[in-house]
Amino acid sequence: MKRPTLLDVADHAGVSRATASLVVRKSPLVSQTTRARVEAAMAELGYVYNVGAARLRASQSRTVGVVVPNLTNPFFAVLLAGMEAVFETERLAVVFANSNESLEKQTGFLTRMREHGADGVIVCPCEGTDSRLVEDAAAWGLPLVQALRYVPETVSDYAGIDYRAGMRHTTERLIALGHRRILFVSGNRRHSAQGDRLEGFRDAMRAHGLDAGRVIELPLTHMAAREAAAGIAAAPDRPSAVICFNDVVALGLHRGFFDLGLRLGRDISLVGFDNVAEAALVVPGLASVATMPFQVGENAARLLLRRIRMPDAPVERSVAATEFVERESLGPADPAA
Amino acid sequence: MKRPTLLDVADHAGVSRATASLVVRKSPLVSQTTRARVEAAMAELGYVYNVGAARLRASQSRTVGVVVPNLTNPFFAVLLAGMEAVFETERLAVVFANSNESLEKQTGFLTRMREHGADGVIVCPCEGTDSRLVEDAAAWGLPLVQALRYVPETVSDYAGIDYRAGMRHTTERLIALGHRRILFVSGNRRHSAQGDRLEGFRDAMRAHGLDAGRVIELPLTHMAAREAAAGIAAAPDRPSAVICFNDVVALGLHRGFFDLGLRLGRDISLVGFDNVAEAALVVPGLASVATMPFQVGENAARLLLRRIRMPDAPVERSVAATEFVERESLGPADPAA
DNA sequence: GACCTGCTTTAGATCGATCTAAACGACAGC
DNA sequence: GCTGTCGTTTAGATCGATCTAAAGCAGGTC
Repeated sequence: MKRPTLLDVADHAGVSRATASLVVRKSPLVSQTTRARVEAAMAELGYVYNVGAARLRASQSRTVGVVVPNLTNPFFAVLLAGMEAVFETERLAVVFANSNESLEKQTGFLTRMREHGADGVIVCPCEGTDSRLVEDAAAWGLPLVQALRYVPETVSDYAGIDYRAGMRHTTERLIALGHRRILFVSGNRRHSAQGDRLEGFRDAMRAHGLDAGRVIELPLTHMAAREAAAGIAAAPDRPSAVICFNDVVALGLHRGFFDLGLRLGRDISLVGFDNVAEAALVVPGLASVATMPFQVGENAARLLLRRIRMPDAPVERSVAATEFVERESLGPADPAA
Repeated sequence: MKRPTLLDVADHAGVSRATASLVVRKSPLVSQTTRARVEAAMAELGYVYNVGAARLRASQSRTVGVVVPNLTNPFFAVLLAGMEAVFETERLAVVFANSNESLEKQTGFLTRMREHGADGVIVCPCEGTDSRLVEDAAAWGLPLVQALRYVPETVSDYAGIDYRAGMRHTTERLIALGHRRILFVSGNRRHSAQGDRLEGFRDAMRAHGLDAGRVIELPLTHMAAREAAAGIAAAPDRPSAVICFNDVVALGLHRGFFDLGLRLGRDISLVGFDNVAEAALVVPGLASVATMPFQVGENAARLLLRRIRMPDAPVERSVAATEFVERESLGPADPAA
């Protein structure tokens, strides 16, 4: 009736509990013959390993935690899928939580992970996270990797995307196409992934002797962007090109500009960020900066595995490059304008 | 240095380990004064509850498992987010895995969940799952809820969507608009969410004395759908309306038909399923059947909580209704055709 | 035969909580 | 003073694994 334990298995195979334990852990210390006998007994009794008990004695739980700000955003979903793919091969359980950009939920999750004795955590820090995140984890001896975003002035492993360079190159490409009045439509959250994009944009503008560039902030929704299109188009000195924080905003503006009768790539150029699948489907196609969330997720997971195995290894940062995918929403600046 | 245990807390507060245990579990048995003393000691020592140890003795791990077929699909990501929102309020750890429609991964995950002593699992069964899924879980005493899809002829709690009625109503609406040659573009995976949609489509066609309806199957990607558009348009007896398995397919066809110069809603009508955000953004807007994955996720989570608390409660099925959102891609059939 | 070496196996303590059953103190009723 | 009851506290066993340190055993060396 009850679930068989290692002791039941040992009795059934005529060995001691310790030997049975060595078998489940695939230790090289046991002989082939006893190993076979124990394995047969396990199969016969339908033995199931008890991670909880093992974890209490040894200290490793075969569990890792992951916090992302918002799983509803497909970008984070794919990031998480990438992590899961790596952890799955190691047979680690992935405990996941959504912070919803709430610091309270984020810290709540971290204490829960401590209670569960997680072997390590990956955090995409929510807005407002301060350096205590990293300091506390260090004090607790909890391996921690930051993903996609980082808390300034913290020292921890990190897997992310080179947003700054990606944005700089893209802006430079627009400048090369003759654009001078360029608008950056940013999100309204403060975190490194936002700040870095903005810096990249400003880097490029300054490097070419242009003004620091115009910037507006919007909530990251289709609706907000769609409604903002009119304001952008009606500005006295209308930008000839618009670069967006991500494709959600860009697709919203795409539709907004269409509603106003503007021809993308001719009257105004539009560039998104992330290169979601829909960017290729809309008409005209949306130029966008491709980032590879699945790979970044894999990188983060690998960094965590490494940190768990070698707690004292030097800190590593894995920063993925972006690639600009040009489509019809991008065109040369009208020299007449 | 070491993490303090309940014994340390008890000593520090001058009570026994048992009393300290009662305090962490918020038992009403302890007096106000000792409770306060113990809580002070916990705060002072920085005590962290050890779920693993608790779980070994009592049998509840405060952990639940969730398997979905593909987290890369935003639909499942939102479903998962809905579940997480409910579990978070109960402070349960959510262990998650992607089956990638692989039965092997799915069963692998379930044994891992058993090893971890999960309190219960939610499964969106992958293609090819048979009734052993439910039978095994019952034999193991593992509470299980099926979500979004169900294995035929199994008896378990279930939270899903009324795909059949949704598809039937939508098809009937097309028929009411004068459409007779209606094509259903299905996915190429066999599971209840696919079969039910097909049945709903056929129900409506038969009920109106039309042929059983034409059906083609496609991989569920934008690309495959976009490429299939030409074949559909060139058919000798071209359909006047196309209903899609989901919006991924519908958006692919949307673009494919545009490329062919067809005017949606006039030359051919197109209807999607899921009502993703982009359906409202494309031009012309894509009519689509709205389903509410977040709520379905919440329902599934609540069913599991109920099952964990009352293992012998009668089986419950929670089936959410759909809502047809009409947009410009849908128009009346051309009487001339 | 005594001793060493290398391989394999094992008894018993241990991890940090919960559970059981009983003890304790205070107070009321007889 | 004895007994019963109620509310609170506790000692000790227990959950199912791993770890430590040592023992058993075969074969070879002196």
